[in-house]
Amino acid sequence: MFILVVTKLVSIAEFFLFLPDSSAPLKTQILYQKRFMAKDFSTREENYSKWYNDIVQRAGLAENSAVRGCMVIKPYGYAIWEKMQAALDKMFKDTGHSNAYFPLFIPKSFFSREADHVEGFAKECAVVTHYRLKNAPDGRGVVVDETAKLEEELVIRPTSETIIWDTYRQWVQSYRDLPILVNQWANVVRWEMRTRMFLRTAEFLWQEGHTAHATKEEALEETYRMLDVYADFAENHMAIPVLKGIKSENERFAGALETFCIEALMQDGKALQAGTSHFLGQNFAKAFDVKFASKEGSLEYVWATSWGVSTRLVGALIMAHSDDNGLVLPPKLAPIQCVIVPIYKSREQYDQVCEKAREISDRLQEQGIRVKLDDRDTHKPGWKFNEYEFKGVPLRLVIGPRDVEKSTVELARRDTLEKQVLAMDRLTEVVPGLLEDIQKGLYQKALAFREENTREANSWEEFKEILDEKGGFIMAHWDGTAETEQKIKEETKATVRCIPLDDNKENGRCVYSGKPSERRVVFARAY
RNA sequence: CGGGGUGUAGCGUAGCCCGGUUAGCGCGCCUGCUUUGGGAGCAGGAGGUCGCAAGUUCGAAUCUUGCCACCCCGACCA
Repeated sequence: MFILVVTKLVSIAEFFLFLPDSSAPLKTQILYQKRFMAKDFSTREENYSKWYNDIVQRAGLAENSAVRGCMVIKPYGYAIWEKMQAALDKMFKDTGHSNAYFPLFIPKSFFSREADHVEGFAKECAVVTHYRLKNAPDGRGVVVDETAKLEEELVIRPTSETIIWDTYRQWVQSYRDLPILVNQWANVVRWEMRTRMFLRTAEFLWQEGHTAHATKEEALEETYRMLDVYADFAENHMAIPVLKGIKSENERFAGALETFCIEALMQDGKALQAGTSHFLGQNFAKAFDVKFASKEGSLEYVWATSWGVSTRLVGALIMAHSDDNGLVLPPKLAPIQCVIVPIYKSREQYDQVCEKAREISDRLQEQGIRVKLDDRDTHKPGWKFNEYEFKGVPLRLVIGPRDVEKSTVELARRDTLEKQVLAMDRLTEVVPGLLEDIQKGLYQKALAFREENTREANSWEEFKEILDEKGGFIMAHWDGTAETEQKIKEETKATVRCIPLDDNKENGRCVYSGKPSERRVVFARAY
């Protein structure tokens, strides 16, 4: 059943065609490349989760660590995260936010202030109970010093609402102190039972924005604004189309009045929550007693939001674009946008070719393109081709003695695996446009895939059939109750991913209970 | 925390049932020569507390017991 789904998906992916190159006609014809399957590397069809793990490891993104559930993010994987951080950080600053940093440790008592919040996180908290080790009595290693017990235990933050709101109490007295628009880049710990690289690890990196406002309207506006920032980032930087929506009660953040989200569809037909923005109402203000004197002189509770995205986005990036030849990265987030591989036989040829390659590299760098000239003599060209293909580098330039002679260069794009030869002096003109084409092409391909895999279900039978045979997003009527969602989840493992933020009202009957419904919502099996 | 599985060189593995040479192979690594436009070839070489601990035995990677670690499937989750 699973294999059928993936076969379908692959064929859709293959169906997608090369987008027209807007960056002017190419001098030479396009050479199609015969592909052979990467050896000892799984395909999506064979085993999707093994394929995913192979990419993470072989592309040098991350590896398992000595600590169960925690990964080591390797330089190449971290470089992708840094690209994400840079783009998001700018968007946060542009919308008026500032960065700050709050403690990793949270006094245990803080958690119990907000009932839903404790309830939601209690089961996955790591707790610090002691602050000292001592030599083991038997002389072998060290043990916890039982005399060094903390008076109040410290929870390692699974999220920072509590410590931040405890702090905001000190910061807010008057309406003049509002709004507070703060973000922090941090690590958090959620003690998960089952983990997967980037998608769910016990410790992960993220950003969490925490804002305080004088009015409900302003806080809601902020919640929507940041949801839009996330959707913008996902679509324009990650090249992943997302649905914006509201979470059902079951999926809502612990302590929020309303959780908004962006949902993306992965190549295996499963949904992935890529970002959340929460309207917290006055819940945390009341729990931490954060009040301000209004213009009119009355004491009011502050209105709050919080919003975040995590290193999980790296997982989304992998699963949205990559193929059976390895990682595929959108140019905007690729640490290396263009790699140059020299070809040579003799020492003289090496010098000659590399000199030319350096010239090209410099010119492209001047245009702001992230170029890497791999002039290592320790690896062969063919090896390098496969290496960079596997790492998802969007463009590859190959330059050899024949090119130097004719002033040409071979250009290969990672997304379509097409090669072309063109005149060297046209590179600076062609490359930037090609990178844009790749960026757009990846988005269009992902969008086409999502559209192909979004289906309406009008009966329970149809619902189950789509889920089992095709996967993807299912648009169906739902009676809006937590009980129905729970039952659907138990029977099919599918959940309400979101109630879309569009106005597509349509009267109908709940696909499960038959009760009246005003609109279709998005169901899917999810990561 | 339940159910199943696996631990042998950096990685992947054979050998284990049926105890008995120097624990074999592939990839990777090192040296040299020839190579270099899609994962090079040949020759030589290095690398192992066989997960840990006890036991059975003349003898244990192999049999027994206990422990540990990891993976997969469930419950939980960004």
